[in-house]
Amino acid sequence: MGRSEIMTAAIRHLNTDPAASMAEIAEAAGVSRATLHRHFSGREDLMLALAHQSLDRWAEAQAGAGIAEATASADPELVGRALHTLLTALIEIADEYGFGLADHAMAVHPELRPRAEELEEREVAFLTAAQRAGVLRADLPARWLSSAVLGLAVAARESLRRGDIARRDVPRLLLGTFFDGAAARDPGERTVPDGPGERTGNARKEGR
Amino acid sequence: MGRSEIMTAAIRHLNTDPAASMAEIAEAAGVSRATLHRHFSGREDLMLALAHQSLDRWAEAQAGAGIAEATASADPELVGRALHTLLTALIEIADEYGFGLADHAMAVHPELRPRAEELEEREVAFLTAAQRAGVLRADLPARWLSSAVLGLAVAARESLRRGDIARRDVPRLLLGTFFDGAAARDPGERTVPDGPGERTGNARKEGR
DNA sequence: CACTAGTGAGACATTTATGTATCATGTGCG
DNA sequence: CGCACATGATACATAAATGTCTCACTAGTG
Repeated sequence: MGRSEIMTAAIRHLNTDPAASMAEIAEAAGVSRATLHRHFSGREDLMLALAHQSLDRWAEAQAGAGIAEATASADPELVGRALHTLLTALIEIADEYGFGLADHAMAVHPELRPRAEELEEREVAFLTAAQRAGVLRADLPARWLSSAVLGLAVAARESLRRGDIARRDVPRLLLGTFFDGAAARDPGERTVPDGPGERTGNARKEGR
Repeated sequence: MGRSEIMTAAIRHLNTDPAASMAEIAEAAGVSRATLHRHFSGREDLMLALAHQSLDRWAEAQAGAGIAEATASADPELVGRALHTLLTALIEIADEYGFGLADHAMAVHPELRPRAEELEEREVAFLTAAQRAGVLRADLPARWLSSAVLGLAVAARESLRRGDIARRDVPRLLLGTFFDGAAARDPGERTVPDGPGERTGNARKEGR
């Protein structure tokens, strides 16, 4: 039982009870409270480690989607593919680390702010590039689009936990809503395919 | 200083620090901790009162938008107007009571569940009617659309608090994103007007 | 004035989570 | 075997929030 396994178990348990105590987390991880404290000096330390892990995942998602290259290029095709890949990866990250989104203390933590802001800036820059490339609407602030994606991811997470939607439908629902909106219109206009979604499926694998 | 004023102050303060203690809330409300306890038997009691108030507001928003009549009718025009009015009102409610959305304990409280579920059912029924009327896409579950709206409202709240967007732009951004999505396309297709939005402005007043 | 209701201030006990220290066990390795 | 190391169990001290109670003060009312 190393740090890594404990963190995995902690994530698992915190997703069912975001306010779980250290004792509960230790029990969920199958270790004693003492051992938990040997790996993490305190609750804040554990939360910080989890937060950093989520930021790692976020950074990986950005890199895996190739947003740096896509941002530099103006190729709509490249940007579009990167965008789909990124969003699909973000869905999973939000689902896994979503419990932290509610934690106000973490959002303001001085050790996390700079990292989170840098990742966000990269994302905003990428979204701005997507607007320039004609992939995304240019009449909405890129920063708002970034928040909107996160909001939809949180909504998807909630829906999943409540059993309202199937896990395999999430990418289609979220991407479909984000790109095309909820208003009815000519079906030929859809940006995201309604079908099984080969691209989405691949993006999921690539995101890892 | 009655219950009402204390609750208002509590909302105000909880929106800056969702984890505020009873002592802090009392101070923010300008009353002593003893007085706070005279009005609310405990933290749970206060939270419950606030939650009920938010559900009241939600119910009023539904009624004010006339979703019952709109659901019954199949008139796209009527449904469309009700939808805009409802969403605009929900934005404000989410902004004001958003601190509670993060509170897991409240979301599961046995006293609130039935009320929240009933309101949600009404909303889902209305959204389903909107799909039948051809106002909303029919290929996305109404329940998902309901969650998506909430997710976007939370995103808007966050953006507001971070100063990323202006308060007066929120309805346009949120409705624009929800209805039309973020993908670039022929500008003539937009469902939500880009202009100052007379309807939105009126809806705000009506929602109160 | 006398009375009452509401309030502020403070003391107190309780609960809960947390952080720390100690000791015994047990396992792997030299 | 003997040793180092990680762990579990346990006890202890601390901190913070909470709920309860008492007492004195004040404003308004009769």
